[in-house]
Amino acid sequence: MSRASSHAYAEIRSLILCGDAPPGTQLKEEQLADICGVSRTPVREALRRLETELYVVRSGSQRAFVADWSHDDVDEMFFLRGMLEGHAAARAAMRFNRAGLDALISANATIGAAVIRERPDIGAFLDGNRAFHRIIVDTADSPRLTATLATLIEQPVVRRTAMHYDREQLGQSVREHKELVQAFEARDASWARAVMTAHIRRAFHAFSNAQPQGAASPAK
Amino acid sequence: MSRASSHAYAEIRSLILCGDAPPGTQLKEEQLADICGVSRTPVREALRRLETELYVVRSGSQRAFVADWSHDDVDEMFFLRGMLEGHAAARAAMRFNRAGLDALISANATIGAAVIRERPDIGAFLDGNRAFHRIIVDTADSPRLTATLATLIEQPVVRRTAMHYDREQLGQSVREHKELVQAFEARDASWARAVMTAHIRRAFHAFSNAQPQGAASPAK
DNA sequence: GTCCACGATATTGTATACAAATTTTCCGTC
DNA sequence: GACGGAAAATTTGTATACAATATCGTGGAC
Repeated sequence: MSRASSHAYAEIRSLILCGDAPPGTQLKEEQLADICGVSRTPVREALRRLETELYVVRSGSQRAFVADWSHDDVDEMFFLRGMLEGHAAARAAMRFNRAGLDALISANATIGAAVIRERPDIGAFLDGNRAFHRIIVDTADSPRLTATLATLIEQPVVRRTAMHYDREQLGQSVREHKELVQAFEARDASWARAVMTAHIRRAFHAFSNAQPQGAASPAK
Repeated sequence: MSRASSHAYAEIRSLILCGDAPPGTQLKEEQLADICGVSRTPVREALRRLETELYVVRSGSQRAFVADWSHDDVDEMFFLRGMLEGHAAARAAMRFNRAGLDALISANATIGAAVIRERPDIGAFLDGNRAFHRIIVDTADSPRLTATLATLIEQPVVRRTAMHYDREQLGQSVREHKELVQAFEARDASWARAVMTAHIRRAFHAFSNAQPQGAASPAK
């Protein structure tokens, strides 16, 4: 994506992620153009993309709003992600080479370092986690799967989930990643699938427990 | 989507589907604008949408080309569709009411009528089939699932698959649909999932057998 | 003859002006 | 005061002009 367009995308996405634009907020093209310092054209492209990624929903008359997520929506999203990423893990298990496995181990080491600190570095955890999962999906070597998962991962909700992780849950993530690596090294597709599915499902319940009610959103 | 924009979308998609723009063809914005009788702006929106739906791929320098599908790509696409639509069937089984079931039965009757004729009406078969599957996905009542499946179904390949169906395979589709209805009436989620998965997998092999080699595309 | 550099051409990206549509406001009627 | 409807304001849709970038072709140096 080109400069102005991707900048607008990042800017608007950040507005949604950090809660400056809570669910239900109307996103007006001109106003966003002002904020991003670009014209409406790239803003429109960014909104379309955010729409396919379900950050943004449209009214009947094509007005854009920050999407809201019910608890059931989040449940379903995690379920789909578990199913698809489980499948990615199964495919990857049959395709990993040593270099890929080492990259995986290294990414998990980074995550471990971010987690072990007195005050865990959530940002670093998220970056490392994203890298770890990305290696697996790339290794699965299926463009359709990659494209499909791209619309599910890195949602606002995913990000917020990690915010609610306590030290124990962060450590559990690292341990599950280690088991995934074991499954890959054993080239055991069904083991890899099961661990990955459980890994993502656990993340859902971590989110679910931290979030008191049907309030999946960062509304305030 | 607005008038010019959706018209451009339909027009370009049709170029790809009917084979006028075979895989690998470069899609130039201005040229498409001429063909569609609109300006480049709505053409650009249409291209972005076709890109997320994998009809179109982009080069490193953002030039747009008609996507090519290897046999493995098609396999993977059918697999994902089977997994997701199987899940949709399982959810739908727990949610169907009498009206929905009747709509399903009626849609399948339409398909049956299109198939039983001396010269089967493939267009009517496709329309009825789309309606049938749509009812199920809608009944599953999961916006994420609907959005995800939307990028997989109704691909060029899906359409071409039906062209290769012989009378026996068309009849088999109708019978499988009937079994699906039975599973729904029994509210048996796992039965519904299994039948749906098999139904879509069989479609893949029908395509696979008809298409001699790795030539998944309508290239000429 | 091959390679590189440079200019010409083609293509995409962005800004802006205006058109179309929707929402809001305000006023008159009942 | 409630309702309907028309004018005003807001917002999105489209066309067009121009800018930025990539591709292609040509010519010169070696």
